[in-house]
Amino acid sequence: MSESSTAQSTRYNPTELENKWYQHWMDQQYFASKPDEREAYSIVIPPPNVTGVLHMGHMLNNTIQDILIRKARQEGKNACWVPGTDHASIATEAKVVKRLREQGIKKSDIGRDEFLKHAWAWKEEFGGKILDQLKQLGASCDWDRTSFTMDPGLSKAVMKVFVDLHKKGKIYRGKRMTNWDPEAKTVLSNEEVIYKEENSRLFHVRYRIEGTEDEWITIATTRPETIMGDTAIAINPKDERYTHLQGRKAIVPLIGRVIPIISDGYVEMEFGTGALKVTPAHDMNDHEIGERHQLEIVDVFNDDGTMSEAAQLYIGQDRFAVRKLVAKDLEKAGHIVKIEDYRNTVGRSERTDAVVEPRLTLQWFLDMKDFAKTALDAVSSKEVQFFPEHFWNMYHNWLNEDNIRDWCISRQLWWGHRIPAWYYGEDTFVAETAEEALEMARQKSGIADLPLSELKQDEDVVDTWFSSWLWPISVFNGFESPEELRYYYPTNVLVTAWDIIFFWVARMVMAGYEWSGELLGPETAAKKGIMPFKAVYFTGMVRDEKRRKMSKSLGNSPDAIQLMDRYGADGVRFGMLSSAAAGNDIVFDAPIDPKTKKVLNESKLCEQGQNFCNKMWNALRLIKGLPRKEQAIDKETALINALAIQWFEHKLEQTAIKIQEQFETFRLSEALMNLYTFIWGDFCSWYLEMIKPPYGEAIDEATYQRTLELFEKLMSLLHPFMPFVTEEIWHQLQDRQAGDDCIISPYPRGGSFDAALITKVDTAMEVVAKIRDARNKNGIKQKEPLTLFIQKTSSTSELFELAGLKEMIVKMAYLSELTFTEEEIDNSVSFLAGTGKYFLLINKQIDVAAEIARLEEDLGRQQMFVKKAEKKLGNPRFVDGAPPAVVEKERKKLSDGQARIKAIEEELEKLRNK
RNA sequence: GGGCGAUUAGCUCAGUUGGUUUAGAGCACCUGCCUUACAAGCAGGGGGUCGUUGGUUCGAAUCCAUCAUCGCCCACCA
Repeated sequence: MSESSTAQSTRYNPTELENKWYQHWMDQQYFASKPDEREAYSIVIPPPNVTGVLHMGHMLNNTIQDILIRKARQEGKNACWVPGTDHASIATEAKVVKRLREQGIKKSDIGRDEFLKHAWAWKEEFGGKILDQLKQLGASCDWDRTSFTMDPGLSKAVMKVFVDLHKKGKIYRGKRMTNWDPEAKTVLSNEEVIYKEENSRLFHVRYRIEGTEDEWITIATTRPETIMGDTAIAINPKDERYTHLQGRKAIVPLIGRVIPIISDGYVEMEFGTGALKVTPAHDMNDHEIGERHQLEIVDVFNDDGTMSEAAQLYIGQDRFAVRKLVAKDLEKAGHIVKIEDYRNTVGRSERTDAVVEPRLTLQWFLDMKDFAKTALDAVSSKEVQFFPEHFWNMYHNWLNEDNIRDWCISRQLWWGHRIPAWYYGEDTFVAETAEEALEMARQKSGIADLPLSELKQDEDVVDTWFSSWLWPISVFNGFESPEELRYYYPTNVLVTAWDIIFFWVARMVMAGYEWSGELLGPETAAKKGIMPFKAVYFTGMVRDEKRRKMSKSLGNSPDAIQLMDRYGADGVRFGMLSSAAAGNDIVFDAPIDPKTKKVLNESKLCEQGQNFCNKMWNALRLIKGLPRKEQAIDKETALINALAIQWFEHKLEQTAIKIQEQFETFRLSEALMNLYTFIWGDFCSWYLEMIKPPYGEAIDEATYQRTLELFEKLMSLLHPFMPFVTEEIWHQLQDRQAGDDCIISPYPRGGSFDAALITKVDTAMEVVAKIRDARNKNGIKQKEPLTLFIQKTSSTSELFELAGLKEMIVKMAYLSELTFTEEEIDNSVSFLAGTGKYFLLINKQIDVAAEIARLEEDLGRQQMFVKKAEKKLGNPRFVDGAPPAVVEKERKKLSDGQARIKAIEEELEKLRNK
């Protein structure tokens, strides 16, 4: 395919290749899944907003899902990742309204049907964008299954579920104090309101006592514009300052309404003046007080936050303008006692940022009591497992019966699933279709030919999450024909950010239990349903350097597409993942080093990923560029190559096992780091250097072939993390038959390995490193041939019995000679590796004083080490109490340490005697 | 107010039920190298008494308590 490019560029160039391979995978239909006899591995995507763009949170999230699904695919499972988008009622409607407004069109002028046409047009125009961006990231979703929460099938499921719950008596309609967004003109759920401290002012306003000329009661309020809605003043019954006013009446300034002075334990005596104005229409707590005392409710606002007729004054003006006006007018009339600066918490709409107005409205609710219990049980019984586990605490805290509140499921919007309730006269008919509702109405009313036009459907739509909570069932068309559901459900894992644990995760668990039982058939029904996923992996939130959540509104998110264009999808995937331990928030931006003032910008991590691609690319160039011949060149080379291959094979098995363990516990970033150091360090820096022939010479065919196979295995292991570069290298390594692709290559599981062999080579590597260090410290060129003596002991003898080890050290450390010695070597640099002692002969006088200092420092370290071990072993409770293996290790540590001390002391003595 | 989490190298973070980790990685820093795969590289190196003070234990970065600082979630005093 790209054979010609192999040897050319020293740089890996992702852009072209990524497109090419994605297209290839699509052509081969690797992402498509149909139920078959294989084990299923399914994931449903957390559907992003249909009109959204890819941000860093999505990148992280979907990279993780892709890693999991790709690995499952390589393991031969029937991997199915269902993509899709969410209609996101409020967010999308807000965008459409804005666009229409820019065109001079008001939503209310064009009406529901016309508005929805615009909304659908908008969805068609921008809806697929985020999915295309996911493709650029390499997401291996089964695109044929792409779902949208307002697809006919998914919409039908929403209707079905609504009717079902209504029949079960869990859905009810009632007047409630709700959070009203005056900008979007809709009710918000508690979760959609964001409270923040803001600067405001606390007005102390005095109300005259009825029937007096100069007796007053002073209240404190931050919202003087609501005084027209006051219907009482409340005081604490224990407050002696006001005992004399109990049962009397006060007069509301400006409008002159006479209101009772009541006593209620809710009032805090210490706060403000200890007297509270009660506005039942505009405050949650005041409303409760109002109910206790049967107070009148005066709603002084319109639905857009302007003053209503009931306010009597300032009608039609905005609440915040009125706040200032009222303050001025009260001042003029002598009612202001004082005004204090004050900080209080203000609730704002998550979507529109408008200050939320508590308001009494008629809404649909879902009774959460039973649902909450089910959702709690599912997690406490470990049927659904959380990673990391501590999110259980947060989940529990929200769902326990003291905190759980009924779910307000209606929204005053048009974009979404319209509530399937029809009104006729005093009656309400909840049905999946208008026809059914009409039939119900005809029966109830006895009017056989009642026309549909007489019925009025509820104007509202359901909360977006009311469709999302069905997602793991509805994307498999589970409510209509559950065949696929039986195969793919429960999904294996849900990967999501923890901030929607309540909105979405908990509710999906609830829905799973509520409906999967009957849908999956008798076996499951007996268990009253099962969870929608076996595990939930919570990713951290991606934050900027100020630890703020990355969001479009703040504009603090790097452009994901730009990043991919710059570093390649593989580079970005690497960057995202390498600092993303499960559940911990990750800071992904531009921290500044206080010392150097240099910007360690966000690209650092991605750059590292890009460099990694480059490294592997060059390893490929090296191998493919080597001249080859049939037979081994000489005996030494043959020994080295054999050892290198043997060592690396064992190391590969060991690594594969570790990776497997890390996958099982979702330690993906650690797995990636392991592969990174394994490939860069062990493979490139050691293995390839060991087998690399001197310049101009050839490598033997057997070693060459074996190296290709090892490289191939590495690509299989790394593929889930960095799919593009691994696929490209896979194809450059060998000529491939059609269908022989890295994406479906078996995932190396790892098997038994020889730990002793690995340790021996590790020691040899330590020897090499020490020699290099000695060269550095003594200013000797890296390639100047030197002689190394090894002190002959039982341990060094055993070490060097390993065939090829000696030759390998000679090659890697550029030695001219390596021999055993029985005695100390004069004028040499000595060092320890493992428990062995080595003397490097350098062709210049050594600095005796410096050498002594170095050895003394080392001696001190070793003595500390030995002392610790001695203390432990001297303690009978340790020897008896600790596991034998631990004690044995401690003994080994001690004897090794003692051997080292002995060696150092000998050396020191020799030097001192000079 | 209720709950959760964090505090480990200059920076960003790992450290998996307490013992093979004399505490690791990347970046940054220092030294030497344009060595014929890669200078976006190679070979080395320095740097941390794991926030405080106690406790449990034969043994603590790891468990418990306390304090300090920071972050987040939920609820909220007008």
